[in-house]
Amino acid sequence: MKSFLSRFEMFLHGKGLRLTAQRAEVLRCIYRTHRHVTAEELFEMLRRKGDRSISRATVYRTLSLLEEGGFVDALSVGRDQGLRYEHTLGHEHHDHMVCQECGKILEFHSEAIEAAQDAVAAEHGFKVTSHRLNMFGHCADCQAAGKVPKDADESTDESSTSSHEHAG
Amino acid sequence: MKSFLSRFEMFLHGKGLRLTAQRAEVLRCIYRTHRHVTAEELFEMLRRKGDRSISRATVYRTLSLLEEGGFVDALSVGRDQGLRYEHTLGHEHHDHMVCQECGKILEFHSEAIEAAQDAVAAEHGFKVTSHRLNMFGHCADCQAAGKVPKDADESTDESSTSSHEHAG
DNA sequence: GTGCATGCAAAATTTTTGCAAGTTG
DNA sequence: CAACTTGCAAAAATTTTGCATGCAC
Repeated sequence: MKSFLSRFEMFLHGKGLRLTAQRAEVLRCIYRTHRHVTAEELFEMLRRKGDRSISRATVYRTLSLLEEGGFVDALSVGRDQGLRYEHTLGHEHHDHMVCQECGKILEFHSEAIEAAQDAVAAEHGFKVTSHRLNMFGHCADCQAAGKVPKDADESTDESSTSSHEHAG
Repeated sequence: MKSFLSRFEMFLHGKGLRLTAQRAEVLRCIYRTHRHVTAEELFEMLRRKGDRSISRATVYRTLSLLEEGGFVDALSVGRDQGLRYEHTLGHEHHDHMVCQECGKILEFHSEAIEAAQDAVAAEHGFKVTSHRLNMFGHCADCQAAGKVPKDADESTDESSTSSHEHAG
């Protein structure tokens, strides 16, 4: 399969743009990490490697291109700082479990969920082009470390029905 | 069922805070619209109604409270301006299908999806406290109205220059 | 009264842009 | 050489905070 770099290069060429050293570096950097990074974090990662000077402006500009080409997704949930970016290729369809204790993000893929989604969409005559599923909670590690109240404390609400809290 | 306002009031009381006219206004305003609004948009909506002076700061502060209480979700996708907020429509669980043509939001609930989610989470030892599922695409009406290209562009080939929406 | 809430404006953050200089084909 | 690019710094946009005043209990 084509490398991400050459895909990016083709995308750029299609727009009459060039694959420069800086752009390549940004792409490599974001494809190397599996975290969801902010532009600022990315900028610092690039700075630390330091062999090449890169400016914030270039990071932002490249991120825009990458997003436009579908190489990264920009997404921010809750009151974080800024947008967080994640690469998309090689990770075609995945969803997220976000640990509210340590911030860790587990990516997963479930055919069962996909199938169920398609079924519901079909029921409503809805044609799905993309979707985003994020589950928030506590990862196994944080539960083991006892950072999480046992089961009972979870419902801080008045009339808790059996099911858990949800974000729509 | 309890009104959103009284729920919010209870939430505030639990924290030793008060339900003020401004806070109520922000809540009403965001529950009245079905769009995903930014803080700035909300501020302007409130300003336009104008019967009550409200400051940006109060909008932001109230939004934080609402989010903390689970009355709204903050989420930003792609290169928008800032976070967008949406009401959660009570605490009943539902997910969203968002039509990219007309902006309509269909709410739905699927036990099959819930079950599949719980199963995956359990597999990973992850304890879910909340989740959010948004499916983007085209609603039945817009398809019928022919606003949507027939082509189901599923292939992710590098040579394609089509602007294909991507979501993690 | 006491303490929470508000508005304002200033400050802090995050992102975009203008421009001169550097690169690439 | 004629674009396209970059870095820098200034500008713009977004969000938070300090503080004096105003309100609710």
